[in-house]
Amino acid sequence: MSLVVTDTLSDERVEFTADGDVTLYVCGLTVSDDPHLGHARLWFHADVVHRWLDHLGYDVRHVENVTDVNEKITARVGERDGWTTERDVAETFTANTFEAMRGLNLKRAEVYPRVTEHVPEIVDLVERLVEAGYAYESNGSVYFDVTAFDDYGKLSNQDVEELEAQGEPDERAEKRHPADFALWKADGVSETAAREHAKHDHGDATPTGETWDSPWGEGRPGWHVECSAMSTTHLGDTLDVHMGGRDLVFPHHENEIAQSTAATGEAFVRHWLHVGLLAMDGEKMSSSIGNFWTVPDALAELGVNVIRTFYAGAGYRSEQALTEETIAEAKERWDRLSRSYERAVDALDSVDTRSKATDETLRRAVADAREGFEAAMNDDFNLREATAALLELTDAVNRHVDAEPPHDYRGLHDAVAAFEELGGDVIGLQFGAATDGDVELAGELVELVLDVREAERAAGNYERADELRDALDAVGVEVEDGPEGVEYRFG
RNA sequence: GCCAAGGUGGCAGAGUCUGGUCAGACGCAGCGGCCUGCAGAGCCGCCCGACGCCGGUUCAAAUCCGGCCCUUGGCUCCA
Repeated sequence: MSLVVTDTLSDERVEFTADGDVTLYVCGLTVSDDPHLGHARLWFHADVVHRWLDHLGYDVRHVENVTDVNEKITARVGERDGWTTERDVAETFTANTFEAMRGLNLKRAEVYPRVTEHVPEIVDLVERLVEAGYAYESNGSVYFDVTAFDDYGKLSNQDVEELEAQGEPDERAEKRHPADFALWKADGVSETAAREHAKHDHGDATPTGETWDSPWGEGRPGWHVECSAMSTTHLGDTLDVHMGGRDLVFPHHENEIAQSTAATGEAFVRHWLHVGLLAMDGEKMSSSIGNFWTVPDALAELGVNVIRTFYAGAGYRSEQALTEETIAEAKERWDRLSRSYERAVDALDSVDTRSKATDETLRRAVADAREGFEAAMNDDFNLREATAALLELTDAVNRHVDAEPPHDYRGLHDAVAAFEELGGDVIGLQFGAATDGDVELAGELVELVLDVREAERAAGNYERADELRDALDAVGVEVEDGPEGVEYRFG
């Protein structure tokens, strides 16, 4: 069975093709603020694409850019102590972003290229475009001539003649066609732009940002060239997969196609994959709207597993709704998976390995889960169906564990392996949380409390026993009375 | 205004390319039962006639065609 993906350019479901190596480029983010769950949704889906291609045996070369040159970054200079240059601000948020990514259990990309480290490559690309007749210099700035590139508008189905003017008034005056876009901007950040994005008053010291020397004088890279320059530098002229948010289709990705194709003469991207937006109460989550939930806050409140289960609840292409209800659902789904996993592991520990017991229903369920998972993932990364396959396995596992021993050693073993390989390696869920010293100590303390509670229960003093259970629950310890005694888990 | 993605049960979410096997699966919420001192978890069962609207094509339409309405996104930085 082969992988089928939906390509934005052709707007068709196509069979995924690549040789042994796959190049994956993801439009990362502008490091002008802390990352939120909307950004993380893209990261998650890119991560799962990476993991699934790994699973299929490809060697994935994954590059994710970091835009550290931007007027929004410049506008924050001076906002805090230590933020005296554009680079200072960018460094703070780059570090925060990497930390958030680690917290989300994302596989590392091979390279996280930064604009500040690729200005020579950018200048070189712009020069090639000028020489080839696709770009022109005007007042020290350089613009891409959209009329020179026949396929301009093909990705987003735009008609060049219909396009409205892009850019500020003074920029528009320098352009031949309103849809032309900047490859290189003369001088630093303009005062108007800096003011527009500023959240605080700079007084007279309006920051202008860093500038670099170029054949056209001092200036800054345009907004779209960086991705063309950096992706080509690290992954070559043609990318197998290019991912990004749906809001980047136009103009960002449209412009990337124009720049790269015009410069190299090669097809730029084989498969365009666009991730739908995350809607918070019906509206796009966005820094500028202010309805965002930062990744660190969400990690603290929900934990990585609930967040990843949440993302796995919808396909990458659809818009996904973030509400109290959908978060609660994700929590329940994760609890169900992890509880069943833990029960299988516990049962496995206590099973008599000499036992020849087999449970065909369980074994059949494991095989079905693997088959269903594979089919769902190969169907354009249908994560909700894939997760459903695992949730169906929980049913068979729970029934088996609930039943009288002897248990099926191999059946349980295979079930645990399925959870770990599919839910763990592919979806990135972390089953069986690591036990460190603190957790062990906490466990011992919980057991002390439970001993007291058992004594109260034995004495028929249920009121007091329930108080203890409620108290444990209040600090995040779930207590469950089962046929084999009391069990607890950290919720 | 132009471009795009959508509108399927209380929520969430497949199916639309390739018309019939379709109105799915998983889950959440809700209801009942088993189990339990109670609760939770787990298991079993139930509910949920939902394909935006109006036409058309067809033996047959969620699926194709036309028109309309609505939502979200893009056209300025945006994952």
